[in-house]
Amino acid sequence: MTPLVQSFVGHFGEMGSRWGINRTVGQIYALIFVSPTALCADEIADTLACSRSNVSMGLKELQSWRLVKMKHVAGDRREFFEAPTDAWEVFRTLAEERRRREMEPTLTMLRSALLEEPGSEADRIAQERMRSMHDLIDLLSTWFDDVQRLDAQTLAKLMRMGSKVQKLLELTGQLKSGSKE
Amino acid sequence: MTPLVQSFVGHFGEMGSRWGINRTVGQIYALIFVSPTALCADEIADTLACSRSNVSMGLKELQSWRLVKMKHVAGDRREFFEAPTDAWEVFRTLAEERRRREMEPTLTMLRSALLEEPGSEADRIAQERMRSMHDLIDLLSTWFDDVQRLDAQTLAKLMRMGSKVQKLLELTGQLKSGSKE
DNA sequence: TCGAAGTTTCAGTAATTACTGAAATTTGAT
DNA sequence: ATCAAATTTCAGTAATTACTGAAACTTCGA
Repeated sequence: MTPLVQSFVGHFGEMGSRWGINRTVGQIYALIFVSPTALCADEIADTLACSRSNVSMGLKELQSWRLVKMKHVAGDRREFFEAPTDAWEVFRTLAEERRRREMEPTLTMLRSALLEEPGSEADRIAQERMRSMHDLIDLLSTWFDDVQRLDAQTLAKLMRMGSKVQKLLELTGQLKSGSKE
Repeated sequence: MTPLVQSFVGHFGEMGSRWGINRTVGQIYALIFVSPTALCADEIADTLACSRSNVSMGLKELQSWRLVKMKHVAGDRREFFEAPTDAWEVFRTLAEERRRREMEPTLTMLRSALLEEPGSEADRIAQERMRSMHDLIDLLSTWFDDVQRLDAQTLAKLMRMGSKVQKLLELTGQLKSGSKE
């Protein structure tokens, strides 16, 4: 590893816990991400000085996040791994997986809680707050879904507009005056 | 705790680790969020059957995330805690804190890595990928900043439009034809 | 079908993170 | 200033999570 790659890999290792992955998984991803060629598990274990089995587990997790994909090389029985380099694709994948893992279970729980009959005034208030939480998460979730379908260019354009979008919305409101909003 | 509140608190405890907080912190937040009145630390420790000091630590963390705020009651020396109930406000707070904790350190690292002189072809390729990662995170970061300034209503409107935004953008492109995009 | 190369699983251990209770500190009324 | 109520800190311990190495399994060529 060159010093440049080393600092990148090191950072991903340290940030891992904040991002909900462990040190090794972060390092493996970083290493694959900047590697010019696909890497095999042994190379990774060797470079990161950790056990082969740890790499195996880490790769499985990264695949479950769809952050690395396997690649077969003709005439070589080993499995090689590479990371999508299109940053937009990576972002969309991450957003989608996070939605699935971090939001969907909560939505399910909230939906069932909202079906219960409140047994007290405290329950009624609790349910009211759960409803506002549900509605927001639901909205964000649907929105993610929609945005995911936009191509990178459109998204970038949208983002570069930033808060100017507000003015755009006001404009449209005028054009199709009589909107229910 | 009523069964309704219990299942909500329980869920937040379980999801805690996925969200980067621990069980107790998740439970404390959930409890405060649905409580009709502000709670004091002793009540929380009592309800969750955990130590007073654990609650103290948890509250400190939740305050650092700006998810709960302290409230003083006249003639009572204890501190009471309540959670903002406006879901939009909560979402913005979370997005902002996450940006600060999960994205900013990486941006800093990437910026300094991009200033280095690549020492090899591998370094050059690595740096190229780091640049695309940097540019995306930077874009997202700025965008969050902008969007944060929008009021809840505008944001909700924008989200409800979902992917229709694309058509809106195409339309604007036509209006001010000759755009550099 | 055998064996070698490659991969995964898993039980045990190391490292980290969470929690507790006691002691120290802070706060505010008298 | 003093005291008591409230809160925080922190060292020790419990619980959880990460990692390793050995064994089991899989795959493919001969």
